[in-house]
Amino acid sequence: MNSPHFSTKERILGAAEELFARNGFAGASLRELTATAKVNLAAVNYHFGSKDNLVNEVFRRRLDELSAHRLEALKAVQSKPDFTLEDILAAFIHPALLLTLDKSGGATFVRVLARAYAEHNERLRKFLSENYGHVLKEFAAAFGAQLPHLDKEELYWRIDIIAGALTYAMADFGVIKRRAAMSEKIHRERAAEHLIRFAAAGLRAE
Amino acid sequence: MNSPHFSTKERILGAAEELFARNGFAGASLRELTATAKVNLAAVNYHFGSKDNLVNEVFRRRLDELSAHRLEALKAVQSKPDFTLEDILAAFIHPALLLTLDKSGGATFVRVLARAYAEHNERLRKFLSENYGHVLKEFAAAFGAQLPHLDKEELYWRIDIIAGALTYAMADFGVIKRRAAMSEKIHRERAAEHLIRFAAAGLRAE
DNA sequence: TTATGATTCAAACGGTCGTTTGGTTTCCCT
DNA sequence: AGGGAAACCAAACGACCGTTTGAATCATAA
Repeated sequence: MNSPHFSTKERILGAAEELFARNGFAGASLRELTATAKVNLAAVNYHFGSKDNLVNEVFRRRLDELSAHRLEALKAVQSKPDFTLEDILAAFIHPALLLTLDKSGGATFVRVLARAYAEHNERLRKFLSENYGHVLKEFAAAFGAQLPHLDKEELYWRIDIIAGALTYAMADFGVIKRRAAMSEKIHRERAAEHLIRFAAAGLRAE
Repeated sequence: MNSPHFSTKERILGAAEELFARNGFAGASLRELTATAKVNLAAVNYHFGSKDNLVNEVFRRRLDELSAHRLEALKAVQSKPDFTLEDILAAFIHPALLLTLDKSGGATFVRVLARAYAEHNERLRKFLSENYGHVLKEFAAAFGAQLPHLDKEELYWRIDIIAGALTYAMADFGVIKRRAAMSEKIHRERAAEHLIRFAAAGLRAE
């Protein structure tokens, strides 16, 4: 991650992802971060302006791609003659699953995402809402068309819960460590399947 | 919460619960905390020794009762002639549901619990494991008896995921705010029902 | 009333934080 | 080769952190 053939900005982003996942945003100091990335302390402020903005860029690097994949998958689903609620959910969940299986830090980033959910950071939430809120909106519209009995507010709330549960489930938050690295992919896929069934039932409720 | 008829220790614990839920453990400073509790800055170190120990006591105040309720419920289930996996899950989940419906800060505390999961704090995990690990062990034994095909490690891992999902689901982590306070109880009960079904399927898998 | 221990208080301590500065080095283009 | 922008660096700044101190205040029992 900190190999010399990566640029300073890339090394900082990589180290930030690791340390934010491990220690949280407030808990990761720029001194430890820059030491991990093998760059000068001032490099973060030079290249990113501030620590807050570095946090933003850590998200942008991954979420641009994730959002695009989700919207593509949704479009593909909607082009089919008949599609189910489960199909829409899969369009939302599978790209996240793919991200966790990414070789270079995808799983780490999902843990950072889970942090963001837990931290309730107003500034960060605003950034995510402004930059990726439209994805949530598209999916809300798709879900809403399948679930006419739900009003808009109720629908948004449930989608939000699902996004949170997904993030948490993918983030490996827990006390016990898993044993064989081999079956990790299968575990995650199973989790995604369960999640889709669970979320579909939750959305259809009432 | 900070009314003068509460003792200094109780006012500190109340303010700590609120601020830990809102800002995290590292994010809540003793200066803001003691100002909220309307006590002197030094009062935390005088009454609790350190900030770390204050964190412990915030958990102890709620978890002693929650753990007792869970073990009682488990015992009641096991005394029945025939009981299902869902019954055991209900013994684990319903006491947590009751806690969130508690009038004086129960819902706030569950958000603190969710923080603990997200923060991966080693010191705190050790404290929780040492003081409340036996509850998890009891439930693991009960689940294990129903699921002989799972080895111990796999079983612990799944229980851990369930505990995390429960905490997260109960903690109202999400972007969208819920509308009417009236239906909050019903929402939580629904969530608990879904969670039980979801977790039962997850445990039985493979 | 007075002595004693518990509690509260303002103030300060040492340390770490994010950020800024100003000088040095590196890189690239003419 | 030379000049100017970009990148890097050590050092320091002010702010805030958890904790400690020692004196002031309160409560209580002799």
